[in-house]
Amino acid sequence: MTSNNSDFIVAAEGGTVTHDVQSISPRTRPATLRKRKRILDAAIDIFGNKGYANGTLADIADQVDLTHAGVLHHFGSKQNLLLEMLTYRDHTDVADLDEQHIPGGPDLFLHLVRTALVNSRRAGVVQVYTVLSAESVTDDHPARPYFESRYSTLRGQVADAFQVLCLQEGVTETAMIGPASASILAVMDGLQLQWLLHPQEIELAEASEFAIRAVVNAVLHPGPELSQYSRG
Amino acid sequence: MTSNNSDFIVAAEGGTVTHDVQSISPRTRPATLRKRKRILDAAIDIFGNKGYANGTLADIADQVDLTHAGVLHHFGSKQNLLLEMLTYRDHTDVADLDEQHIPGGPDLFLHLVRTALVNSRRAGVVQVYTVLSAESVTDDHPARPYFESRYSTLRGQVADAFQVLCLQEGVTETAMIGPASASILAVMDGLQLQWLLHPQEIELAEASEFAIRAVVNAVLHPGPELSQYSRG
DNA sequence: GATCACTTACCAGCAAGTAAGTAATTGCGA
DNA sequence: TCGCAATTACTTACTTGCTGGTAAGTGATC
Repeated sequence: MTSNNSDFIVAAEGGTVTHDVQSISPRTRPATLRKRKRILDAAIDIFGNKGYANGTLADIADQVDLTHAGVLHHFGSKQNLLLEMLTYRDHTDVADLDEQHIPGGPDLFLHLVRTALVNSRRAGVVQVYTVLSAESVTDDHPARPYFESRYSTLRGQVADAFQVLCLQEGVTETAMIGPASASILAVMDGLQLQWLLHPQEIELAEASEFAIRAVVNAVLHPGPELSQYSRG
Repeated sequence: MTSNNSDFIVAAEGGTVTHDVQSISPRTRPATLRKRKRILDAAIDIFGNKGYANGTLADIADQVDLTHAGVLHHFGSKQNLLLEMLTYRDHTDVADLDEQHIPGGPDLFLHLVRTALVNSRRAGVVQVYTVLSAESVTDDHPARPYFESRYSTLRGQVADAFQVLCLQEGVTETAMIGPASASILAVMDGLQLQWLLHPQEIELAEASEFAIRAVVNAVLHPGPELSQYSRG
């Protein structure tokens, strides 16, 4: 039989993958786990550099000295590999930032600035998110549920931080927290794209810090409307 | 001979396309021009909904009742069709906003807000830019030169508007104009992505206006640093 | 009569996935 | 501790389906 361990295929129909690479099927050899991580790293590289649609299993297999059938043995299908790769990336993200927990409250904004700084040293990770998040809006893209829930979660976390901040600063006007939360994630993403296109023109960390600060301050004190600058 | 009018293939090796659809080859019939526009519209739809790598000539041909060879007759190659489509989109953009010229000075910021509003009524255009700009950072993507020069130009225009604004408002500290210009384009792009993923959660026009205003005001009056909010 | 706007037919290449086989490793019962 | 059956980690070989591009032909239009 084409053994294809169906154990680790948990995200069958747009569902969410909840396990991590370690906990796959009861008794898997450590060498196998290591190989799977190498495949996932190769997948990050290939999907980042070529996109999901254009990157091939053979590309990934080459990087880890396997045939494309060898990759399929471990992950069952290309789509499943993509999904596993995304959660793998999420789980190792915390390690990269050597923090145990993402802070809540106003510290979250500083955390996001620090993330931008870390990201400016790992273009590969930035590229895979940039390419796949945009690709995910295309017809029936397998990564769409992932990015939908990712943005929902992140916006919620930022909005919570804003609530705490407003309370702390005695600001009662909280109507713009929603747009502001989306905007903060948006600048970060948009700057990453421009940085990938023009690495020497864009200062990712500096620009991110400036923009986040601008949005945070705007929530606390709106300032003049844009139309004020047009006549007078 | 496979007539394949090589006249209109001007962007051979990463160069820039400078003509528009009208001026293609001396004597082309009006019906032909109309058909070509239909093909370009179909290309926007397909490349927007499936990406460049994943969208096929047959997909596009179907929409205009041709075979894929018929499309190739008009545009020579898939890559050339993409490039023609991008410049076609640029040229018709002005018409969509029923303006003759993009304003300079502080009015540019209002123009950008109005653009966001117009964009919230044309998801197709938004999607094709979102998908292709991100895809363009992948290996040897044919649209990369287009997006590189697009962002350079736009950043320059926004920076110019900031210079005028600073002069007008008597602000001499212009160091953040660079990051701010990139940030404004970045929020717009980033919000579009989130809006495509969650059309009913994101208010594209409102959020864009808020964010642009935040960044513009931050250039004029920086406000407190983020770290101020973390300890009291 | 030449050019144009196509079509049909074809090709070569590539991609994901399947089937079947093989060598190594493992757990396990005696 | 040995031996063996089961499992694992692959490979090779193949199929199926699709893709962009080319060649050659055909009827309509200029």
